[in-house]
Amino acid sequence: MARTAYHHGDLYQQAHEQALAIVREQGDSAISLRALARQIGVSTPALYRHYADRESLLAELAISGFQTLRQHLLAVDQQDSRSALIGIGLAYVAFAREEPNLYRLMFGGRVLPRGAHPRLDQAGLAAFQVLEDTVANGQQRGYLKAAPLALLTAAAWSLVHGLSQLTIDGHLPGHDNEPQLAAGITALLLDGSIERSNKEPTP
Amino acid sequence: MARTAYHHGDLYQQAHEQALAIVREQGDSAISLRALARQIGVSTPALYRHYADRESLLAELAISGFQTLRQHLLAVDQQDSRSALIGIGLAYVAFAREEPNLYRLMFGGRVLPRGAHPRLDQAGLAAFQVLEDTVANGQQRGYLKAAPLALLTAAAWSLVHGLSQLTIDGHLPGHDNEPQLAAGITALLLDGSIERSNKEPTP
DNA sequence: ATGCAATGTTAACGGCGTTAACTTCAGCAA
DNA sequence: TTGCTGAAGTTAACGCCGTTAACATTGCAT
Repeated sequence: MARTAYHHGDLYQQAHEQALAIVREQGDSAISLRALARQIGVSTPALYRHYADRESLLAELAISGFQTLRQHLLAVDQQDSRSALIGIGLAYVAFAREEPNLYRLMFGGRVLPRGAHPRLDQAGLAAFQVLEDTVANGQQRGYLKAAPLALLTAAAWSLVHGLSQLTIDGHLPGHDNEPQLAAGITALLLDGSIERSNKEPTP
Repeated sequence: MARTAYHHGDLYQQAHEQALAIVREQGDSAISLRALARQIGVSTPALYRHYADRESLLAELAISGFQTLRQHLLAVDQQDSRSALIGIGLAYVAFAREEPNLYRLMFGGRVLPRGAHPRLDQAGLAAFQVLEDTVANGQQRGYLKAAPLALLTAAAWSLVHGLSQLTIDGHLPGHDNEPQLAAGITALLLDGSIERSNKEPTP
């Protein structure tokens, strides 16, 4: 479709890009369809030709976020199991720190009830899958315990997700040397927190 | 102040209670000052005599939430270090599951930028303190490693917070037997995830 | 060339948070 | 007792917002 004065021709893309920029800079609550249309130079209802409503637009942005996160996780070196697991954790938290507003949109839960946007669920699952694959890999190599995969994966994901959330919301005081904290925490999950000179590991 | 037809006399309390009920049932995005005032039977600007704006009202609700969470955590039996730590984790996740909407308000980060409401920050810290005390206790009893307290505490909090968030947002498939999952994950953080017949614990 | 479907437009509805300006009333000082 | 004051309520209004209905333009396939 060519671009005339009337038919914009690239509205979906432009709306997506500019909305993404706003979310990244100011958070999803700053997204207003009227302001967005104004900024693009188009009437507000025109946006409804491409997005069912405000939430659907936000869902698309969240999908972008999950895809980016997945790429970051895929880039982690998988040679050594231990460094792969720690590396995934670091990459995960680093993404959240680089894109806090996008991360909040992706995991806010407030805006997007699960199940309402299947493609969003799928994108989240795809990112999660990278983590699960890494855990499964570590298990197959005999590095990780033979505990249920779902349990190990849930633990890993909970840890990095919780740390990300607490970090970007400023709940953890003195978060200056962040990567070190993330690495230390991940190591704790691997090695355990109990003092082994006093207690035996659970059988 | 007595209650006449004009002066309501109990508006602050009523607004707090009814708003809390709405948040618990429908989430904070369902809070509208106009609707709330209508429901109470008062004009909208009357609310502004007691709350600076919508966000301040939400902040008060979040404070309530943190206080409740703190009470739940304080009720955990502290006799045995291990069961105290696991118990705290279970209580934490249980609270999130019982009050998902309130929990999202407390930790959403979207609504309430840290530092804007000092009393809210303080309430969050007080809840966090219970967890930190439990960890410190476990350390003093020699049950936990002598790692930096901040590190151990951050790990514990990240884990339970992440699990809570993922659980209430439905990111973890097959979350039927939830307490079991939470207990298993907490145990993983205590005992470690690596297979010790193959690898030595990190020195 | 024509008709259709996609993609725009304007106009309007009802809701929202917030503020300004005014009113009522409880409690206290003279 | 009277009169004042300040807290706590009121109405009216501003400017946003998401969304829908009804209509206009246009590219493309027939």
